[in-house]
Amino acid sequence: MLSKSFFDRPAPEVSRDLIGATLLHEGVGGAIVEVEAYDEADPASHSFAGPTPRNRVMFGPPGHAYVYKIYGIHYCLNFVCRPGSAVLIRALEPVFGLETMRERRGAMPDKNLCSGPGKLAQALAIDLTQNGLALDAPPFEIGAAEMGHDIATGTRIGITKGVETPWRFVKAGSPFLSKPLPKATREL
DNA sequence: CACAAGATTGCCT
DNA sequence: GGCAATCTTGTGG
Repeated sequence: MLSKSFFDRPAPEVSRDLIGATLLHEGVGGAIVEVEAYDEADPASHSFAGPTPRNRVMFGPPGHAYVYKIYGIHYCLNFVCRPGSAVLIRALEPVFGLETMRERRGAMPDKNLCSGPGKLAQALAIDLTQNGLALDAPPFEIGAAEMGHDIATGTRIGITKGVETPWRFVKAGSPFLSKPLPKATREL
C-alpha cells in the first residue's frame, strides 16, 4: 500500500515508480502500464496558470486524486504529487474485476478495456465523485510495483504545448498501452 | 490500416 | 467564443 509520502516527490520520479504498481477502485483495476507527469512549470499542465476551481486539488497535499472532465464527455484520473504537480494515469493492464470492466466498457478486446485515460476511468467507474479523495484509503487501493520490468519514456500525448518534454512513462512492450511508444528515448 | 469528424461541458480570453 | 491531458464510429485504401 503506497503512503502519502510516496507522492511527496517530483512528478516524473513518482511516475517512474508507478509503472507496475497496482491500482484498484472498489476492487476493480490492475497494473499501471502508462502514465504522464505534469508540473507547475510545464505549459501543458492544468496547474501552469495557477489555481482555478477545476484544478484546485492539484495545489493541495500530495497523495490525493485529481479528477477532471475532458472534452465534455470523458474523465481523467491523476495522482497529486507536490503542490502543482500530478501524474495522469493513462493505461492499465486489467486484472481484477474483469467482468465488471467488460460490462462498463461494452464489447471489445480485453486489451482495450483500460488503454487510455478516458477508457480507464470508465472501466473503474471514476468520475468527479472521486475528485480530492485520499489515495491511501478506500475506495482506492494502490500497491507498490514489483521491481524488474523495463520502463521506457517518450513525449506526451494529446497536448499542444510542452510537446518535447519526455514525461510519458510506459512499461516497455506492454500490449495494454494507449498507443505504442514511437521510439524509446531512454530505458531505465 | 490510416485518417477525419462529432460528441458535449467547463473554463479561460 | 474557442479550445481541451479523448473515444468512437465511419470512410477510404
